[in-house]
Amino acid sequence: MAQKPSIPKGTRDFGPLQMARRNYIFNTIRHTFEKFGYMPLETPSMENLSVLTGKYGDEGDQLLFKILNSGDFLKKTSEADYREGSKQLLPLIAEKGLRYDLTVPFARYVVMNQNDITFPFKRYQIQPVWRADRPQRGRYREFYQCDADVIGTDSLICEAEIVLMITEVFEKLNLKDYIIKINNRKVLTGITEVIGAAGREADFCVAIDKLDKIGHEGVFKELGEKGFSGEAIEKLQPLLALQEAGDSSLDALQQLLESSTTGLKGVKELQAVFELLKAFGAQPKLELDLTLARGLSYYTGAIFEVKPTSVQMGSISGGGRYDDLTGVFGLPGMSGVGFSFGVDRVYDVLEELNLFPEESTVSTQAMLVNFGEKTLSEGLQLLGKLRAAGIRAEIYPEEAKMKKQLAYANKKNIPYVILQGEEEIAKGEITLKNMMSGQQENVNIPAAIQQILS
RNA sequence: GUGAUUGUAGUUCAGUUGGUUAGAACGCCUGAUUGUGGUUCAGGAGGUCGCCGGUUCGAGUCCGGUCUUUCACCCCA
Repeated sequence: MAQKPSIPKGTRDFGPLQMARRNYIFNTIRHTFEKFGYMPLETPSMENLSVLTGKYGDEGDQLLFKILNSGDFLKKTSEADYREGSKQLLPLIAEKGLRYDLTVPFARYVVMNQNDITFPFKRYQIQPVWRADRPQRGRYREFYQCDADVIGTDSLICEAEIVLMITEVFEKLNLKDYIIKINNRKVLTGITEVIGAAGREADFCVAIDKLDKIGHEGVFKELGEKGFSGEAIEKLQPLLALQEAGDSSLDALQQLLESSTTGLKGVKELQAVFELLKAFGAQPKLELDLTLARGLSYYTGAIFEVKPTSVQMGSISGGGRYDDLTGVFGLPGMSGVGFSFGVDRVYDVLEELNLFPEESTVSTQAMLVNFGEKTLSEGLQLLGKLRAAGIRAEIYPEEAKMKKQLAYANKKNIPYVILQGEEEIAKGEITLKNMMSGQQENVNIPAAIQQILS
């Protein structure tokens, strides 16, 4: 019974062309990370659920892929557990889950290896993550993140260098239409204090984050629904006005947050990052955005997000500082900061803007036509010589009609085809055919190699 | 998780109020050309109409469920 095969929702296959382009992005990112002193790390696809749950909020826990225990996964359960519902049953039938991001496994790794690690520890990690989200444009259930994090220092140089790395990567990828947005969680905390809604930071962040989508009134309405007083909302007005004034508003922000020590600290940090970037001599596409909040609850300082400006797509990179990520694993007081590229979204943006270079597809440079047994040993000898000269070369594996062999070379975009049949062997030369021009000439082997390499 | 939406050949898509044998383009295969691809010409193969069920004399077409696609919300790279 032949059945049509399929792949799970939100997952994709990547063919040779896509892989060439993805590797082009991966290599660019990896190269930049290494240039800034980050070292590679890989962690398992699956983690114990105890590591993952509770780190991403209730919403996040729902989006975790859980792995059914091997063997008889009902062994530890009773009918009573079943009646209690899925929340009770889950820990009994699933102990592992697929990682949801790379930051939490990194924190776990740091705690487990704290005695062997030299701090500050800078690591990068390029691996897939999984989320049981409903797929949408630019949103997949399996996608790659490219993280760079430094843990064990609260130096703001790290924040500035993150901006530099983002700038460098997109410059190398030739992507110009993007904006790096920066904000600081302490500023957001300060705002809630100033408007008299201290402690309501989470709800505040969710609402303010939607400003560009639902406008002032939408935000006010949502805050009202969540129980913010009319007075608090009223006090928010001058701050939103500041947001519209743009980048030059740091001084004004300082005045508005005068009564909040936390808020002022956030402003100072932001100022420091801008100044460090000036000292680097960098001119990044960086913009203060007071409405930038980001969902992940572990952020405590700077937060970043990168948005493409000419393509409709969610953020293609994001990150921030967390002061106590390793605390839940028993290592408190370890400040870190990091960020991540969403490669799959970067890919979609580059594709839409036609920014992939032609050469990103590496193919065979020369193909030998297979003339059958009589000439095979000469052919294989020649093939070896080509490869020894550093040429990507192949021989058509079967003695097929020349038409078929040439059609194969043509479809694979192989620029040179070499014909070495009995005629050529007798004369001690080969026929080198240029597939672009269609012209061919009889030459000796060194001349052919030189021609192919030129 | 909530509410919509999509599915017909390898691909992109037609398909009339429900009516006989489901079409096109491109791609694929064969030949014109037994040592010459990309052009041209002639011919050919390929479809359980996503899957399961229902209504009907009759379903690609209508209804229900399910899977998948896309979109909005929630949230996020």
